[in-house]
Amino acid sequence: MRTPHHPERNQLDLSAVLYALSDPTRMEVVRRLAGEGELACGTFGLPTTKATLSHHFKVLREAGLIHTRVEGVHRYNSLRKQDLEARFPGLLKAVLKASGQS
Amino acid sequence: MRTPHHPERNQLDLSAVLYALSDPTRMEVVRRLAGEGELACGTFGLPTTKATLSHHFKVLREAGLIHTRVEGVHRYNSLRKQDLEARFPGLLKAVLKASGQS
DNA sequence: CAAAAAGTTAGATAACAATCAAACTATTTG
DNA sequence: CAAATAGTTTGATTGTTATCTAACTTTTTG
Repeated sequence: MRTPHHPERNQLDLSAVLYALSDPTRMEVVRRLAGEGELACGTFGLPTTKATLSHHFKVLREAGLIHTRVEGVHRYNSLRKQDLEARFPGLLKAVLKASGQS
Repeated sequence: MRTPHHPERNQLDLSAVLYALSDPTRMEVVRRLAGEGELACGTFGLPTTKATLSHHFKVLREAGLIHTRVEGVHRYNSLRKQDLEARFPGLLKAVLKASGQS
């Protein structure tokens, strides 16, 4: 299967990024990727079906927060840290820090 | 009229804050308040009706982003900069900076 | 008190989003 | 090739949100 589409760094839209992060499930995905690096979709252990999780990954991908690499039967996801930092300096760090509190 | 309810500093919810900021109209309100200080609802000149704007102010207020002070026939709104900085350090600054780009 | 001004609230509508089950696609392995 | 695995897509459902008009509340002012 082909690699899905990812927006360019300089086309990242702040509203889309903030919207994607405003969902607790998606935030949790981002937190896990921030802490553990590249992860396949199936390894998150979140309380939803595959279909729902696939939807959340799509939202994150289309907002430019994650990159999905296809290898064999897996999709490996990673946070687009550099792109996010270049486009929105300090934002990801502040969000991750904030999400670590109660 | 009585002052509307505002959430406490330590009860601010990150998801609610990010969601509130993910709407371009609301982000514009926040930007104006960040730049110009306290403003009455009617002074924003945004392309919506009073009712819609009132709705957006309510979302911002309930997320804890703004404070609304009632004085006579006006509602003066201000950004809760200190509260936001205390609860989510660096977040508002990064968002405002990011929203200033294209 | 009547009218104006500034917002809010209620009710309606239309668009959007989250979720799931079921069907599907692609890859690996027996 | 058949089965298993990993994830996507489709279609349906349900709930949420943005928006508007119209009616309402509160305060100020003639």
